[in-house]
Amino acid sequence: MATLNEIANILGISKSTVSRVINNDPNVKYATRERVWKVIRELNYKPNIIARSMITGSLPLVLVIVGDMQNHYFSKTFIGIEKVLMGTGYMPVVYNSMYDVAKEKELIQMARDYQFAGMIPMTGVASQELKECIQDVKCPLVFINRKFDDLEFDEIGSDDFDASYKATSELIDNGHRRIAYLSGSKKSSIAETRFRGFCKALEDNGIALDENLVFKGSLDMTSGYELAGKIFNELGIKAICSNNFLMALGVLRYGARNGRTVLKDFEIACCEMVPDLYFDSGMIFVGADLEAIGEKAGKILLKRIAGANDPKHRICFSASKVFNPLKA
Amino acid sequence: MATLNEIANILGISKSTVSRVINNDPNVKYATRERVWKVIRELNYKPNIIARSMITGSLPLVLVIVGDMQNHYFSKTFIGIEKVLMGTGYMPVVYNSMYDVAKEKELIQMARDYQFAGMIPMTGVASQELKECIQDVKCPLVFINRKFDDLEFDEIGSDDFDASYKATSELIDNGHRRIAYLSGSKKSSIAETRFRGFCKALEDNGIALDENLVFKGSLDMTSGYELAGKIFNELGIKAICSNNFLMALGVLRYGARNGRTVLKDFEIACCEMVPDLYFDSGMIFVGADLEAIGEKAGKILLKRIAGANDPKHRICFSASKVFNPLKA
DNA sequence: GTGAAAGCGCTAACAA
DNA sequence: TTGTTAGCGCTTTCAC
Repeated sequence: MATLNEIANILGISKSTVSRVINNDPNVKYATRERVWKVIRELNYKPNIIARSMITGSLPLVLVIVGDMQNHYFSKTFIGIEKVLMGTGYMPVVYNSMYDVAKEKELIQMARDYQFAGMIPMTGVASQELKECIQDVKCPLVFINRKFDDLEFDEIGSDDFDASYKATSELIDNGHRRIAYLSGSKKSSIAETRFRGFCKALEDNGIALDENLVFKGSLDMTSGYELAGKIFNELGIKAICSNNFLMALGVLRYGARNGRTVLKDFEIACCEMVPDLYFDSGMIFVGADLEAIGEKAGKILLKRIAGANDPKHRICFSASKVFNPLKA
Repeated sequence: MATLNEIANILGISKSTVSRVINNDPNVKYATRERVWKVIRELNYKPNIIARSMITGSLPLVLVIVGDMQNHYFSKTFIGIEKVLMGTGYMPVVYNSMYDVAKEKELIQMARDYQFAGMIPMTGVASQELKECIQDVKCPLVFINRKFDDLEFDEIGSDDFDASYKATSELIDNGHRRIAYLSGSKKSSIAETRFRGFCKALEDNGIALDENLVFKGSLDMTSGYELAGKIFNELGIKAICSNNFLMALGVLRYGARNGRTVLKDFEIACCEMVPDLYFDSGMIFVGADLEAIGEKAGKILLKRIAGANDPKHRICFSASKVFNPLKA
């Protein structure tokens, strides 16, 4: 591997000049620059990133912590981040925390030790705990879907109220007025917000909320599966709005295994984006453009790394994607 | 951030000694070592990874190229890799190539420029092309499911014959003798091998191969969906073995949307592992332990990084995981 | 068992 | 516009 020094020696100039050329310093005579680039190309010289990082004090790497890459929510968002970073010289480094708080903390420490240039945590760590553990991380941080009370960090998120409002509206549009709702825990602010969106959509369409049609699930597939049996068989309901994807999938599976045909015998809507594999599953879904969220986060991070010091952002993406199989 | 020098100065010793302690060099007096560790702990000193890398000539990072992290095949395997690397000081860096050959090549170049310690490509680049592009990569490489003619690299893969043989056997066990087969292109060696496993299972069970029940699909969901309609309606077949997951999913979806109940009206088997979300979908599936494959690849890579020079490995994992909902 | 010194490849003052 | 110089924080001979 050629080094700066070698290039300099070949040309009989100092390595500072070569360094300047590489870093696009305008204070180099055009002719010199040309000569330098020529040799650089000939030798296929590549700057040693490690040596450079030693001086700048950070590696051009960005840590992205996700819960689980198998979850499309994370993988989609990551694609947006990747897209923005690609070609800038910064490389995203993804990590699956598997929703393990201890591991997330460990990862953050690791990124600090490796002197990463920035971090985008989409972690499950509680805000307070997270704050403690990032206290001595000095690289820029952009959070995705993690809200802090104060605006100490850049935060990108999605509009949960909008999503459930739209999901419910689609069911109503399709002609339903008796709609069951599969909610999450009241403790989750996201679940809470989504439920409010559901209620508002009913209200705006002159439908009274029937408390008997609201079911508290545990967010997983099993929960959706079990509730579906109850809802279909005991109540004869034909439209369900689910707080999240996994419960909606449970409903779909119940149908598939019990002779209930989706779109014919029942309809199911979901208040978040679904994996690509489910675009044509018969499910109604609504959600923010995850890739766009990732791109936004990446862009803000890059600006911060470049030294931007403007007030922190708190950006909320509306549920711009709406898929209704009956309208498609 | 404390540095080696600071520690040395505090203790009135040379930084060489401190360095030795950190690197577990036995040639340091016990008492000295104790003193050094004490200060290190007190100051919460962490060696500067970048500075160290400058000397060793490589960053303790491992590039993992996957087609698409949304595909469980990759994400599962990655979890195995991650598990092995975690705690060794090496960090995996994942990249989605989105099956784009140009991007894969770019990534490999990038990893070289960043002086990664190792690489695990699970790429789609054709063997020959790949060889050209890794010619000046000098870090160790372990390939997953990519076979070269000669044994120039370590290769970890899975046993496709075994998988389709077992998948077919499960359908037969469940009482089926008329089984349709959804194959991939004859050009794919994987698809070819899987088809042979299917034939052998029939043969071993005294069932003659009916060429009319073999359908060439294009590996995607749409393909499975369309073929399912034909197979169910025109031929009255109740058992299908699919070369891969996506086509099997298409079959499942056809059933869900057309009033055909899986396990009751038909059965579908798939010759590879399915995402966790499909464990209880009613599908029979069979495949290698992807996490184990990842772990193996990680372990071999670590040995190579450590300097191991034994002959290259070519390891094939059998389809150890078999899930048959009727037996579960 | 320990220290002194050189140097990895680069950037960034400061001079010229 | 260019060169000189001094490091960045660490490892690694080679002495002692």
